[in-house]
Amino acid sequence: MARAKQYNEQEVIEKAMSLFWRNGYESTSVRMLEKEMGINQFSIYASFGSKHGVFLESLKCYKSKIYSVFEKLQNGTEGVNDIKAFFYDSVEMPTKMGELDNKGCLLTNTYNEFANNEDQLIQTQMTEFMDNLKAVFVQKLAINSTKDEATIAKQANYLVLAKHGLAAASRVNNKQEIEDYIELTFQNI
Amino acid sequence: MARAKQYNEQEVIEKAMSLFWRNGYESTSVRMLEKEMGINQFSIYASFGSKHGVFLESLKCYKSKIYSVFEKLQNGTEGVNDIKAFFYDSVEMPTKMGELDNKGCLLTNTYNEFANNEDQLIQTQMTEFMDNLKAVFVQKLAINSTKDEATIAKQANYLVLAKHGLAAASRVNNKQEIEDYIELTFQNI
DNA sequence: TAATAAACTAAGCAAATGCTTAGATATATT
DNA sequence: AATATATCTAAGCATTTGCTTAGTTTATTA
Repeated sequence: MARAKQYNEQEVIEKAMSLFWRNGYESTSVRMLEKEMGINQFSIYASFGSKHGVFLESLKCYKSKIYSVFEKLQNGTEGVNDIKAFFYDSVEMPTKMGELDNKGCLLTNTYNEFANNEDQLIQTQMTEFMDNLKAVFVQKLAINSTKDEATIAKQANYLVLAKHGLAAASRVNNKQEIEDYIELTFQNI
Repeated sequence: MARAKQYNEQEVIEKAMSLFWRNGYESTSVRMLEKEMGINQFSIYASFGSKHGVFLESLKCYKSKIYSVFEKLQNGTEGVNDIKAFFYDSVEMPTKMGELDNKGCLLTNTYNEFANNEDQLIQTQMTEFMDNLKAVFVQKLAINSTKDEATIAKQANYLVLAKHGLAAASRVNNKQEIEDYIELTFQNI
């Protein structure tokens, strides 16, 4: 056989993810990826095919990183309180992941950056993610309540948008504003 | 003297604004601006100095377009209900302005696109806008209530983030989801 | 130890970016 | 009508973009 790769694909993708999270897709150049991932362009293209390919793997990587937060949400037994905890967990994710310079949620940032884009792969991933979230919210809202279906649907819509807005706002707002927001969001649910 | 300009600066800036609103700052190239504004690059640079200059003028133009909505908010006498109406007005702005392909708010989009950017001019404009909004909300919340200052501050924080989130979400969500969101947002006030 | 084949380096490609400039065109004054 | 001067056209600039490729290095197998 021949020479072995001198880098670990999982490791370099984590670095790429961090960079995409900081800058978004378009503002991250392949030259920047080279430096951050610590490997040559040749290796990037050999392993991931294209910049787009690196991004897709970065999204996968991000999803796996935040999986524990979703698991906690799904396994919770406290209904609405699980959702509220999920909101707090989401805001604290970057810090807990050691991504101190990063804010917001990579998926939501991507959703916004690609909002007017016809990239089908990204669009599908994002819509799936949102629909999935709404389904979990519906399920949680149904747990400890006598609410009718219509009310639950409305509240789930509300919470998905609130979560989306929170992720957007958490990039620019301070802790107090964020906390006020979450607390009032759940006041009447 | 000499030859007169064959275009009206206000008119071409409106076209630029529409394009920036559709695509954001970075994704809009000077070549695209040429086509949309209907004038040559030379004229663009002669009138506005740089792409950045065109953008700044576009933001000004946008602000003047939405001025009436703010005026209505400020002149209202219904307190919280004025804010709620303002939320609905904001979402309907693109349609009412004839910008059928545009969604969200150009200012909020810009705020998000430049969130990690060190562009001081843009940053200042955006922070000013947000602070201003919060001040108006505080004033409206104080009108017909016995709430203490702390509660009003919390609610104003909540509403500013909610407005920010709404602008972000309105780019991707449907009318029903938006309406549910606004209605439930104000149940918490 | 020599052949093989994958991984590497680094230079280079075309296209797109923001911006400039040389020269042609048109118009208000003399 | 002639001159002056601002506006316009269109070609071109350096830089950056995503991606490729020719040629070198390195490790594994025979």
